[in-house]
Amino acid sequence: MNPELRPRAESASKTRLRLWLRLLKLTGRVESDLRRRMRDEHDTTLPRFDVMAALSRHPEGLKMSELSQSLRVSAGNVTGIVDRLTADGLALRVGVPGDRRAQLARLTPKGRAAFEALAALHEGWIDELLGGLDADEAETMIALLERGTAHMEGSE
Amino acid sequence: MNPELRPRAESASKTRLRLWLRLLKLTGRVESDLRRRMRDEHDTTLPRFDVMAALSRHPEGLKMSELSQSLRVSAGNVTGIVDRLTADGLALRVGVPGDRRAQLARLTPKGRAAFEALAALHEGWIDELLGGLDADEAETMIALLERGTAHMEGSE
DNA sequence: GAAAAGTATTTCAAGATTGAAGCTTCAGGC
DNA sequence: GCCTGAAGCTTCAATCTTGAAATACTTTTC
Repeated sequence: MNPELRPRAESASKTRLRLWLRLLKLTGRVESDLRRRMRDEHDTTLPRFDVMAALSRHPEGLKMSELSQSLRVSAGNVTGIVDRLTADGLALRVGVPGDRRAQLARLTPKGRAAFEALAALHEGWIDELLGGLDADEAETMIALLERGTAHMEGSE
Repeated sequence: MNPELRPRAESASKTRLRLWLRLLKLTGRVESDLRRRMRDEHDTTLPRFDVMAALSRHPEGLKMSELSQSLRVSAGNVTGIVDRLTADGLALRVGVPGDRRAQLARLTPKGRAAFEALAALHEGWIDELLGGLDADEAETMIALLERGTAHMEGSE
């Protein structure tokens, strides 16, 4: 444990940079595989899926601003994605009583059905793509990721 | 080890899905922070930085196709990014003797200087953002990420 | 050597993404 | 009531991203 007994080949900062590059490598591969399957097999995209997933957790609907915060993307971006989902009959906007500025985005029954079918497949794809890690390894990694994320939130 | 002795609270597939969501959460936060700093403090973007980093490792230049494979982005995408770097005087294209189809993208001295300055800052930002993990934790995670990535490459 | 097949790059249309600017509406102070 | 500031959303220009089609060149085949 004493650093003098185990001289460092690299600084902590270099190790963290290496960690960052590995994180990018894995998430990039998983994401591009997911994108490809969504597009080729289901004619949709990852951002659309993300929006639908958020709406799916709130059957009563989510304000555009809540959607934007929850997904951590800009408000203008949400407008466009919901526009396209609406054009395809998967989502709709409903007014908020008492606040004529706001809109709730909500899944249509068609949107809900489409999402639920895709979500089941999605879970299977992730299971396959991350299949190199067993449940214990996954739990270890989740714990480390939470430590990492907590640190960022603390300094936000 | 026998599942009957340690009943699972959730399936391996749910655990992996949870892992995936945590991975997205951490990398998303780090990325958006990096993007913001690149834009606000240095008037550039992450994709430009990535291209410059690849070119920086190959002072003699990289073919557009090599750049595309190395960064795992489409060829059309690389064209646009190199176009913009070139317009800013940070990169240039040189012909490949013996193959008039191909082009080498290469950093200009100005581009190299800009990249090196930014790379040093980048390492510091990563060190700060991932500071919630110490060197041992980072190494543990790197090992797990490599297992995960190796599994995907095996099935590619 | 001419035709065919393959390779390197660019162009294009569509979508995703951002931040800034603009519009409408709401909430408080007066 | 009216003004001011804030909030919610959309619009806009710029960049990033993809895959498909177009273009130009090279290599292989016969």
